[in-house]
Amino acid sequence: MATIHDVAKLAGVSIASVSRMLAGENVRSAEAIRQAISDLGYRPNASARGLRLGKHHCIAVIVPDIANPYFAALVRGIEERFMTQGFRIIVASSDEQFSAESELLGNLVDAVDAIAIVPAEEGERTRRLLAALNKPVVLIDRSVGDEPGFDLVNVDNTSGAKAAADYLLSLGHRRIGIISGRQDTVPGRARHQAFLATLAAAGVDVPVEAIKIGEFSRDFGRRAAQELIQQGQIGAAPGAGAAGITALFVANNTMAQGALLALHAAGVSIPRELSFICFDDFDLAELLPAPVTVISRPAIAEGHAAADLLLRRIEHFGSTNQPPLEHKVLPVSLTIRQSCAAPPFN
Amino acid sequence: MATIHDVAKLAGVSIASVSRMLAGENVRSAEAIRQAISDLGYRPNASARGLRLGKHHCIAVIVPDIANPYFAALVRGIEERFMTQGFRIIVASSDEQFSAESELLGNLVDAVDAIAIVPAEEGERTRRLLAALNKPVVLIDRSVGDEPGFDLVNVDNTSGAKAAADYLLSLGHRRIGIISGRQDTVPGRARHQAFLATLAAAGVDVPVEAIKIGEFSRDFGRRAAQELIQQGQIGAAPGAGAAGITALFVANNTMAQGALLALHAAGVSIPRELSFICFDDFDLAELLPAPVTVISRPAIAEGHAAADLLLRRIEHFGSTNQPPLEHKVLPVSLTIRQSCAAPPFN
DNA sequence: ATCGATTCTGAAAACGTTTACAGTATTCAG
DNA sequence: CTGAATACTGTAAACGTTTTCAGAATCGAT
Repeated sequence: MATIHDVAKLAGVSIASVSRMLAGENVRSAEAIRQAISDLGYRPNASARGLRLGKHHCIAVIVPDIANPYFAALVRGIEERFMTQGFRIIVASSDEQFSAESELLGNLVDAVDAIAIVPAEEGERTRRLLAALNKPVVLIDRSVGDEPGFDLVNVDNTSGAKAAADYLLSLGHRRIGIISGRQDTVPGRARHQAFLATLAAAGVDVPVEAIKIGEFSRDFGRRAAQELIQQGQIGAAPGAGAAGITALFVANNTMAQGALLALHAAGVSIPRELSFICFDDFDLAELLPAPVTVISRPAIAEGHAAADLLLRRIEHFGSTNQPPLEHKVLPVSLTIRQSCAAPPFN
Repeated sequence: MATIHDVAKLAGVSIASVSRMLAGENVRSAEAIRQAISDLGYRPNASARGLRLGKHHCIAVIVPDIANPYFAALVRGIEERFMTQGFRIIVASSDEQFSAESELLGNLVDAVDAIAIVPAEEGERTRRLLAALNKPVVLIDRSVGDEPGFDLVNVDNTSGAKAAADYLLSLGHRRIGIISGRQDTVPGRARHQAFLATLAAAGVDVPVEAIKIGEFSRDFGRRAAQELIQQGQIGAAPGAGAAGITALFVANNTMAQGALLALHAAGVSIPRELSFICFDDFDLAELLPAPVTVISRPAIAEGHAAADLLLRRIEHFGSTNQPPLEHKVLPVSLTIRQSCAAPPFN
C-alpha cells in the first residue's frame, strides 16, 4: 500500500505538501501531486489519520432489530445524512437486550465518534452506560430516564394513539381491546395511556381483561391475541349477547404481526368480527386479507433529524459552549386501509 | 482518555509491560497493571493499534438491501461468527447499484480487513473493483464473472427451481408462467433455466408471453404480474377455453411481493384461479390470504459459511500458501403452504 | 533593485500502540 | 556460591498521518 511518503517522493515534494494539498490548501505543485497519487493509487491510511486527529469519522447506530422495517428505514435515513459528510456507519442490533447492547457499545465505542441509539431499555443503567461513553449520543424513539441528558428524536405517540382511538370511536366501537408494549418505555406508556385516555374521555372503559401488556415482540403479540381469543373476548359466538371486544389496537408492528398470526389461525374475520388497527406500518400490511389500517411514522425523516442533531453535537464536542439539548417530535399519520369497520350489530 | 502511558506510570512499569500483559504474556506486576487499568478505565486506542498492526479487526458487509429479510438474516449469520472473534462489522446497502457499491467500497476499504459482499452486478467491472481492493473477499449468493477468484457461498438454485417446477407439475399444472430476475446474475439464470428445463423435460413448454424477466425488485414484480393480467394470461374469463396460465413461479421474494400486490389488486384468487410459488421465504408469507408456498434458503447458515471462509482467508492473507478457492453450495427446501393447488378444471 | 508582506515549503514532533533488541533480575544445577 | 540458563524488563523505533514552526520563495509597491 502506497503511503504519503511514496507520493511525496514521486512528486518531488515533502509529505507536508501532499497532506496540505489533500486538505484542500493551495500548493504550488498540486498537479504533480495529483498525478503521483493517481499513479500510485494512494489512499490515506484511516488508522493513521484517526490516530493523529483523534477522530474516526465513523458513527455507531444501534437498534433493537435491523430486520424490522421501521428500524431499517430509520437507519437508512441516518445513513443518507452521514454518508454525504464522509462518515462511515456501523450498524448493530441489540435484540432488545441490555446486555447485548452493553457489549456492543463496549466493542464499538473506541472506533466511533458518536452514537445513535434506540435503547433496549429505558432505565437508569442505560443512561449511565451511555453517559460513560463520553461521546455525542442521540436517542431515537425511546428515552432513558426522566433527564436523559442527550438529544432525542421521537414521534408524537400520544397524537397517534389518540387518532387510533378517535377513529375506532367514530366507527361506533365501544368495546375495545388493546395490546400494549412494555410500560417502562416511552412509546409503550404514551401509546397505552393516550389510547385509554381518549376512550375514557368518550365514556368508554376498557375492561382489564381486554388489556394485554408485554414485550414489543411478535411472540408476545401472538400470545396476547391467543389469550383474548381463549377468554372469549374475540370470536365468541356472534350472538347478540356477546360481551367481547369489537376492535383491537396493537401498539406496534411486530406485536401486530404476531396478533394477526393468532387471529388468522383462529379464523377470526377482520374486519367483520373484529376491527384491527396498530401503530407502525409494516411491509405487506396492504397485502393481508384485510389490508391493515395503521398509524405510520416518518422513519426516514426521524433518521435525518437524528443525524442532524448528532452532527451538530459532534461539531461542538469538547468545546465549552455546547448547544442546548434538543427534543425533536415528529408527527405521525393515520393510514386508513380496510381492517376497520363498524362493529357488528351496531 | 487514558493512554497506555498513564497506566504504565500509575502501575510503576514501562508501557511495554502493559502492552505485554494486555497481549496475555507473563508479567511480574500483572496485578498492579490490572488495577491501574481499571482505575483509569483504560481502553486501548483502536486507531493506534490499527496503525501499528496494519489490521482493523473490522469487516465490511455489503448487501443490496438490508431491509430484505433474507439479507437481514444473512448479515445476522455473518455477525454471529465474527463477533465472537472480536471483529467489528460495517453493514451497508448498495441498493442493487454498482455505482453505490463502488462508492461504498471506496469509503470502507481502508477501514476494514475483509469484505463479504452480495454484489449488485455480476459483471467484469465488479470483479475488477473487488480484485483491486487487495483484501480477502467472499462473495455471497452471486458471482462475478466465470472466474471470480474469490471464495463463494450460495445455495443450490437449480435444485430449488427444479423442486418448484416438479411440485407444480405434480399438482397437474401444464400452463405455467414465470417471473424471473436479471439473467446476468447467477441466481437469476440458474433459477430461470432450471425451472424451464424441468418443465421442458416433462413436455411442458412455457410460451414466451408467460415469461417475464427484469429487475429483482418489488416494482418489477408488480409490473410483470400486471402485464400477465392485462394480457389475459391470468384471471381471464374462467371459461373452459381459457388459454391462460394456472400457476406462476416467481424467482425471488421481493418480486413475489410485488406480484402478489398486483394479483390482489386485480382480485385474482390464489390458489383457486392461480397457484403461486416463489423462491425465498419472507416475513408474513404465512399470513397472506393464501399462505405462500416457497423455496426457502438457510440464510443464517450461509452467513456462517461466508464468515468461516473469510476468517480462514484473513488468517492466511499475505502469506504465500493461500488456501484454495472454495465454493460452498448450501441446500434449499420446499416449504409447502397453501398457495398452490390443482389447476381449475383439471 | 529593494523592502515588506504574503504565500508557500520542509523538517520535525506528535498521536498511542507493538515489538526487536539489549539488558537486568531470577532461577537452577553443580 | 558460582555460572549458565531462563524469565522478565525497559528503551526506542516504527506504523502513516497532521500540524507547528521557522525559513524560503514569490509578489507588489516603491
